[in-house]
Amino acid sequence: MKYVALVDCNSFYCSCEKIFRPELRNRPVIVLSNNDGAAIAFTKEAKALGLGQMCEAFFKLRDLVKKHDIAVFSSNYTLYDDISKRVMNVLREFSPRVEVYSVDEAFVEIEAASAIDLEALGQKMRMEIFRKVGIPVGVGISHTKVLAKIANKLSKKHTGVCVLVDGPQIERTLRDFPVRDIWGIGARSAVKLNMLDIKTAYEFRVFENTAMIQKLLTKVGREIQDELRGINCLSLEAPEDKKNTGNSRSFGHDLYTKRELREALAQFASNAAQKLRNQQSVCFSMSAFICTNPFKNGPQYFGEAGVRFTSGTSDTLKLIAGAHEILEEIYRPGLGYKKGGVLLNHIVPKKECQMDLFNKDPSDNGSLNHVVDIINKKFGPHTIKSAACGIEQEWKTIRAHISRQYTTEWSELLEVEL
DNA sequence: TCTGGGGTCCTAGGACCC
DNA sequence: TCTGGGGTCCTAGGACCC
Repeated sequence: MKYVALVDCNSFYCSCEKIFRPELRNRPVIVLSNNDGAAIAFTKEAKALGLGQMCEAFFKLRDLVKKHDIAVFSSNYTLYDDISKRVMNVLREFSPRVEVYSVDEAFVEIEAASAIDLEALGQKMRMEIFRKVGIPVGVGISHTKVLAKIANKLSKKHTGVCVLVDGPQIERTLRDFPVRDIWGIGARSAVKLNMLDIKTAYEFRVFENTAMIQKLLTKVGREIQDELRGINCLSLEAPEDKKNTGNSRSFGHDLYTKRELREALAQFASNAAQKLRNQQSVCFSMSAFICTNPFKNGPQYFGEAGVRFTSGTSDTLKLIAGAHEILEEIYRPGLGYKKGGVLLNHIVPKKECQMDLFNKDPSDNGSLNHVVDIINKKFGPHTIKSAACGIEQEWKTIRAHISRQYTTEWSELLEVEL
């Protein structure tokens, strides 16, 4: 029999930090968003203090942090990405069919003869990941992705593994499972279902009027209902190239001048261009935005516009020029800007890219970008970049509590004294 | 002082084609 | 008297995810 497991890392960002700081065991730990603005990850010790219900503004937590000696980290995505890859590699030892769903979770297709085997397999996954990478995970196993998600949630309350297969056990579990907690059912859909008097996963599963579900929740909702019934609608997916990509950030402080915004947007465009080249794609249009701080009183502004390219491009310089062109259009003087970003759209693989009829050899700085990529790969990101991005970058994100690049930077390896 | 960033999918409706 | 039918493509907006 084929089953699907959902493996999910516990408090992933916090767990990554704890690998290299064993003294933090049993201490509350939180990780902050970009700009140290809000807390976004919490260990169970931090949750026990009442944290973690949602994103929480860090400045509101300062007293609590002091009082309970909470360890605080700025987010270190380079580290988390690397640890994530290691976890996924361990999972691939269990099955060739692994779908990396996000940085901290993956679906794994597995085969087993009985539920007892499944339980043992789940435990083995947990042990191996902890032994090889040092990250604690929960494993939920069932017939479909949606059921595996539910099993995974329950696993955290049990032994770290929850197997949910046919029989009265599924029914009992679904009766206690709120419809809002089902994967794919958000706040809006939950309200609609509640109006039909559907409050639990079980009630959703046995609700007979599927046409009504289709109408209210579209195809998405109908497939979730089928998955609850054990019918596979959502198969494991192979990784695909991004159809949209971008880069945006909150600034360390409000920006007023066009000069600073030009720098920031140039950097965002560079980062996005890099992502595009990493997947060997080009884009045919881009957009950019700048906005004021919605949490502040005073006039609010959200400016956004786009440009198109006659031929596909992944050229950093061309994209920077595009971002600057957009900025001219959307910039309004006198405002304090808190955030900005660049988005790339109409992305296609480079080799499928339609040539420009009137420009047979589009100058895309192909070899220049290639060389820049090689240098930055070898000597570290931002070793070489367009001067348009600025040198000091005073607008940059605040990261006051950043940990080291323990696993990706030679100069930041952990030192061990013997 | 101070509130994240990066994605996906679906649908309705408009524009356009022959 | 009286003005088609069938289709594609694109976009904006909504909803959801981690």
